[in-house]
Amino acid sequence: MRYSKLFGKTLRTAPKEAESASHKLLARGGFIDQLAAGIYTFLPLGWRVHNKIAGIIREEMDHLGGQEFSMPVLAPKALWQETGRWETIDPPLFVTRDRHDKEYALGPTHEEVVTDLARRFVKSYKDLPFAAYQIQDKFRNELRATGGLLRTREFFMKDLYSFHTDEKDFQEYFKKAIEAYSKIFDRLGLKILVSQASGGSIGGDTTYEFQVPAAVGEDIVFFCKACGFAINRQFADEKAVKDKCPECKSRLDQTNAIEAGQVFSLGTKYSKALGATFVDKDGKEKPIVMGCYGIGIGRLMATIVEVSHDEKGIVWPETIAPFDIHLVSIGNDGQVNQKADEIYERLLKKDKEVLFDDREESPGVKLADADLIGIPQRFVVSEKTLAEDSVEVKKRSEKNVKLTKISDLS
RNA sequence: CGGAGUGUAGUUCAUUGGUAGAACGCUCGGUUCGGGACCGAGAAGUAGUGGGUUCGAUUCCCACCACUCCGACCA
Repeated sequence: MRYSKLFGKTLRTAPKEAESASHKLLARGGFIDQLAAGIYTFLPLGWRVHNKIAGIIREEMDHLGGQEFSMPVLAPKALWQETGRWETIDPPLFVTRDRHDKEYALGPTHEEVVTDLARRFVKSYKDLPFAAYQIQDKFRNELRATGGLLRTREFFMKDLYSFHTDEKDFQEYFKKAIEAYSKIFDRLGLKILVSQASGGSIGGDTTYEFQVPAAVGEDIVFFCKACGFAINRQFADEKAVKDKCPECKSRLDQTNAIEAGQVFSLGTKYSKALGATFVDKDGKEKPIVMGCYGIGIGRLMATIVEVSHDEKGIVWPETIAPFDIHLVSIGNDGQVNQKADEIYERLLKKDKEVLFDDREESPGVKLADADLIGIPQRFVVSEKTLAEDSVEVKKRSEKNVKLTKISDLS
């Protein structure tokens, strides 16, 4: 991609409504644009990152045996009334109506819709277990949106739902799901605390949150350095966990954290409410045992920026950076530009994802923008480097630079 | 929803009871080219919306709207 053609330029000053580091940097870098409170456009740069994160999640969900669906955003009121959540879910539903005045919920989560599918498709234990997931736009009528992408009212979420004949089968899957989640965060370069928590209005007795320690985090998590135990403070209060680890009796530390994902044991809450049953081997009709597993992708993107930036800009992990290489030409010399162009084409042929800053801007502007955007590798082409038949290679995460022969570029 | 704050150029802000100005950005010309260069010229505004006070309101008052923060709440 030629930067001169990319929609969404960098901003020298952050919009005044931006408070958190991730909001400021994502807005300044041209990744996102705010339309209304808690409602954002992902500009091309931001959408590339979004899709890379979604790609990693999709791979791990597929490994977990998930099948990808695309369920509707609009769901009829009657379905939501069957579980009672039309009135009770918190935050309340965004509701809209059609021209016949029939009401619909804009889906904040999809237990109702997916369980409805299960009750109509699943007949026998032979149809179980299965897992359905989607990566889809969600709507939550939050009292207040905060921190840019950290809490929005419309956001893409990966939601996975698993369906089992019994609790034992569920538990085995639940463990694997937690491992898959841990792998996702690992691939995103995030250190996480897997914290016990309460189920909120989604429900279930055993839930775990995947908490990323960060100063801007709204949650407070108690954690044990010795054994890895962690628990959300709200839940710790319920369980009367004080300052000692209930597992190993070590002293608990605490940290602010961003909840980047959560997994729930749903039991038969939704299958009973909606009549999603199957006939077991013993010939008896039983409710399906369920779990659900969510990750907000935009929040995850902001979380990564919160924990991976410096005073100059974002430092994207290689796995999700919008491009692999930020190619910068320095100097207005026609030869330099021509050579940079050749290197750009050459890198593209090698299947590299390259952002080529081909603008007629001063070196300072280009280098500052490269730091702000945060692509893992920066290639600088200038008269100096061309004298050595080289480009200057620098990692965004490191200070040192080195010259690499153009013929050796991979 | 309770409390507080802010709405003026694309952005960040200044200013004034007599209908506006800077910086950055943008356009054009020229110089420059390794850390947000410089010179010159230029475009850009219904001062959030509505009402009130006033000879006159962007400025004062009221209402509404929007955004932000704190609180409560929480996927």
